[in-house]
Amino acid sequence: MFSRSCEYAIKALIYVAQNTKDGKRVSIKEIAKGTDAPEHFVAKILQELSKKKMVMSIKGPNGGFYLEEGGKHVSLERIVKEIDGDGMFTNCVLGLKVCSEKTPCPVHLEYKEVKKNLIRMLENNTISDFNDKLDSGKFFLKNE
Amino acid sequence: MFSRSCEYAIKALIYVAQNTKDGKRVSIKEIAKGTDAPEHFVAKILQELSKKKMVMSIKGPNGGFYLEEGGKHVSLERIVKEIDGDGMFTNCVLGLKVCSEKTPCPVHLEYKEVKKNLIRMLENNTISDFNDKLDSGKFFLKNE
DNA sequence: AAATAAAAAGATATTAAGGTCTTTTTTTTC
DNA sequence: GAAAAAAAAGACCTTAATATCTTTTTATTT
Repeated sequence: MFSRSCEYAIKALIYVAQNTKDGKRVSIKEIAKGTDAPEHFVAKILQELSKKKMVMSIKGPNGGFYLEEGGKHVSLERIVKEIDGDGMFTNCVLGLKVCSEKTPCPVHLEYKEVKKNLIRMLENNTISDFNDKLDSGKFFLKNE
Repeated sequence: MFSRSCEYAIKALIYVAQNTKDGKRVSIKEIAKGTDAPEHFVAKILQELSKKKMVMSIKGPNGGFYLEEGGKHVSLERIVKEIDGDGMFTNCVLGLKVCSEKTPCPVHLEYKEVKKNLIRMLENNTISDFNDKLDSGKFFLKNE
């Protein structure tokens, strides 16, 4: 569904949100460990997100990553679009260059509904939502 | 959503279905041209599908590909599973090794619904359905 | 000011997907 | 039986995604 990079991005943002509630910051090393992601790879991804202000970063000792107030309300949709682009939102499911309401491919109508659901899910779920879920103890970010 | 290979596979099967109604056969060359796919690449994919009897093939002059009677009723789901595997059907959307009803990741519940829709679409749409749609003149496989 | 800790940036390596080219096998037709 | 047409098989190439390693920049602490 999403690229590996995108999975890392989502997990990293969730991790940052979870672990900087008290105004602390977390380092790439921590994030990588906490999300089972390769350190330098996730560093690249955080750089990107940081350029787009989806996460804040401070260099130097005691530096690290944290979220701005609004940062927790970033939706899955924004993360996915940032990392994987909007192909999933706009492209024909068969990869056809020409596929629209006027000239639909044979899968178009059926896929439209699925896509609508998918997009709604991506738009309506934010880092903050996931935060709450994890806090409730009923949801997990486990990898083994 | 699907891999390039999978897109080619779906389009190829549709093309074969559309063009062998009168007991004819179509060659890889024709299929590749007709679906804007690279010839040798689509050949590989058809070989795979052929091994799984999802399409029939005959060598030699006047040979080519065609579908068995039941062949038209193959669903998108079978094609996707054959080419891309069942990752889309079974994997956690965040790529977590541990994610289930008992230990759900924070996206699990929301994604479950989307996935249910997606799978239903894949199961309920067959080559034959697409065939009918294309025949109706209201659907297209256009690439420019 | 020096040492240190952290992210940023850049260079390089690895893997998997996508794609091409060549040879082999099978079948048909003449 | 020779020539030709087609798929099958295999070798190889290219590109993009993934991953790692090294250097640089920035900020902090002592």
